[in-house]
Amino acid sequence: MTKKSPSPEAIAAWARLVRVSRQLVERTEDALKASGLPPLAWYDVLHELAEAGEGGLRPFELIDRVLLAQYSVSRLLARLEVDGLVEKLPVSDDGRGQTVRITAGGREMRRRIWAIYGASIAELMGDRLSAKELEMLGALLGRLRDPPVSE
Amino acid sequence: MTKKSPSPEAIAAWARLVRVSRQLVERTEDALKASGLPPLAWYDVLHELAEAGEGGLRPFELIDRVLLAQYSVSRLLARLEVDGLVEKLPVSDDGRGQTVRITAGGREMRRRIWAIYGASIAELMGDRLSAKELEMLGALLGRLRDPPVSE
DNA sequence: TCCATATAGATGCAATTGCATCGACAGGGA
DNA sequence: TCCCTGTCGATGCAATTGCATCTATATGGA
Repeated sequence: MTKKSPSPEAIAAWARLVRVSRQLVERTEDALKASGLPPLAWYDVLHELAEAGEGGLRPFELIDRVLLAQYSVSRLLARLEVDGLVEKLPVSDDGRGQTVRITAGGREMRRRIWAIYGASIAELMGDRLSAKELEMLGALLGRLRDPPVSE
Repeated sequence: MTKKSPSPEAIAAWARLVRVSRQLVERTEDALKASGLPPLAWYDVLHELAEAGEGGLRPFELIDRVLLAQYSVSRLLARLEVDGLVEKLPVSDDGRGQTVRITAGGREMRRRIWAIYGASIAELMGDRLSAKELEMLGALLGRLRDPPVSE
């Protein structure tokens, strides 16, 4: 079996993609740290839980949404619980599981993180590309999703 | 001071950027692991050293090129040296420093990693976007680089 | 019912990472 | 020459991550 070779354009785009994304995330994490706020992963989870509403989410549902390993989610939730940002409720029809729900404190924390996170996105993306360009970028990136989707 | 709010387009593009890049890197790392090869960071360093040629590079030069923390580079180089992939040479005009040079074994390892890495790029990017689209993507991402460049 | 297998989530332990700091040398000014 | 400050690279230690596995419960078939 012969291995495929990437085109120069593919290599260049890949390099930019990986590099730029790392830079942007790092700058945002630094901004959060500088404000004494927790990392982006906390926001992601709080965001999903806020979207989910009162019903909350099962940890395994969170896993596919936030793209983290099972043990990462398990430990992250434990930390969030210690800080009172989420609460774990036993679930009636499955003795193994639990439902995780965001608390008022969690919503407040989410807002505080977003103040920094949102500003970072605005500065790093919104200020540099027009709405049209951002849409184009989003569309191109969408084609790279895994697994491929038909849209 | 009022914090800026990102546009919906900026948020969507950001989310895709971060998510897609993580997925692609993860899939590539998995492919390397499955072949018993070291992580991408090893490739990056070997690549830079190969480009640098016989003269090698100082560790601090490597740092800006590969976008890693100083201590990460220090430890990564130590591992590469143990595996015989690079060699450290004292540098005459600066008693603090050293020059790092890739070895024959290092070049060979670089080739082996590229066989997987390149195939992964071809599959994940080349197969999904045309050359024109890849150029477009690269150009848009270039505008997000930090610090902003004039091109 | 009983057992085999599968799934949910937690966790012990080793490896890695991040932070802070260190030791060594460089460079410049008094 | 002697400090003082800055840079290079390494490293001790604590925190985090990854891997493997564990416990507990669920589910389906004999």
